[in-house]
Amino acid sequence: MSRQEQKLKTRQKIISAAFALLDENKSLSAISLREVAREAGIAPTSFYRHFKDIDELGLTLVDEAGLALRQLMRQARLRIATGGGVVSTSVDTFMEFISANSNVFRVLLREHTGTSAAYRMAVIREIQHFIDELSDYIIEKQGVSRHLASLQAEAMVKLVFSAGAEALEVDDEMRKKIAMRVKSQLRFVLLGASLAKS
Amino acid sequence: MSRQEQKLKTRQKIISAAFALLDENKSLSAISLREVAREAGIAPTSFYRHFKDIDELGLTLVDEAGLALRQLMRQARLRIATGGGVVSTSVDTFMEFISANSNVFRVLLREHTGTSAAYRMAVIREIQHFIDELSDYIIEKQGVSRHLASLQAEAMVKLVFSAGAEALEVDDEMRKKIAMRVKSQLRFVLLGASLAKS
DNA sequence: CGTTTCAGCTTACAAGTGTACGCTAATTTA
DNA sequence: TAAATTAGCGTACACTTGTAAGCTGAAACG
Repeated sequence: MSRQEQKLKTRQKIISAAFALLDENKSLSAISLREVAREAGIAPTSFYRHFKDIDELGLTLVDEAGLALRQLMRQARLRIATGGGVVSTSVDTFMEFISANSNVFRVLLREHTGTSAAYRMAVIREIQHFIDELSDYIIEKQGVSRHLASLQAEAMVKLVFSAGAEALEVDDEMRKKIAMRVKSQLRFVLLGASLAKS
Repeated sequence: MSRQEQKLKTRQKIISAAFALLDENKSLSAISLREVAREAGIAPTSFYRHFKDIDELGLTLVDEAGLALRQLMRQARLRIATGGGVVSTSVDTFMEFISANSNVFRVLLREHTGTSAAYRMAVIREIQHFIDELSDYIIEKQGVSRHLASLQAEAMVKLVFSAGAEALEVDDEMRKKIAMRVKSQLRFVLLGASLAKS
């Protein structure tokens, strides 16, 4: 194995180790360099060969989480194209993502209100991407102004994220109920916005 | 000063010290017993005369924050009674609270998605109180079913809390814009729900 | 081949942590 | 007044933390 390959592999081990540690009781700021190193099976000081800081690792994780989220959206659009309501399909896709990638979503959720301004900004950027793409979609479908579309999109994303946060805490059965509730709420927003337009 | 009075006073000093430490870069879980003791001007070990744990102190802080929030609601209702739109008055009251008591709101926000399950539960309880009281209000005003009212109330509270989170990060001018946006979004929910009713 | 580069290691240290233990001084109680 | 209680303190210990310094062995390069 080439040197570069090996280094990349170790880097990935570090990232995986960090995600693994980020269960429901750990945040990026609470994670320690030594913990990550231990989990990754390397010496504490070797960490520095890959990241300047533990913060640099944290930002990397947020980026990866954001990326996963954007990929999710693409998937949701595909599913909408093959039939099924927009709201229902989107929420179901989102909930499946949360079930399959709890820790990835958890990172975004936690650091969104976390103690590091840098992380908070990074998450806000990712969420804004989310909102922007949904805005574009709404403009295309409804033909409304960008202003009205972004109001709707923002409200919807916030509601979905809140629901996601709830879903993280409960079992599968409750998740279905949460999904139903948020679908209703999203429809309120859509209906209300269409009424406000005229 | 009696012994009991003195003890109560010290306890208050600890609580105040904790709130003071909880600025934008500290969470309950990140706060250390020794830090709190230092800030409160007592010996680290004296802390145990008042709280079993640092966690017990944390729960106390969440309770106090929840209490402040409920008092806020009463104030909002008073202001509505004296005229002004329900939505507008409520949001304005909320935003004023955030400006005046940043750290109190920050605790709720942070610990809502924090690393301690106990704190998360405590915050969820407080928010649920908030939702329940708003539901009652909506039922009274609109005469709708409890189900529909609670869907609306939940959506509205989530939107307001999200807006509050944003507001914490920005200056006064931006806060006004955020307030306007969330008012529009709340009206979407109200309109949409009234449409869904029929 | 010899030389350079560098990922990963070991060792080391200063700083911070929670908390056990026992003391002191002052209030409360009998 | 004498005895009991207790808020607060000082000392101490075992841990964990980040990271500096320097070494090793193997890959990359000329």
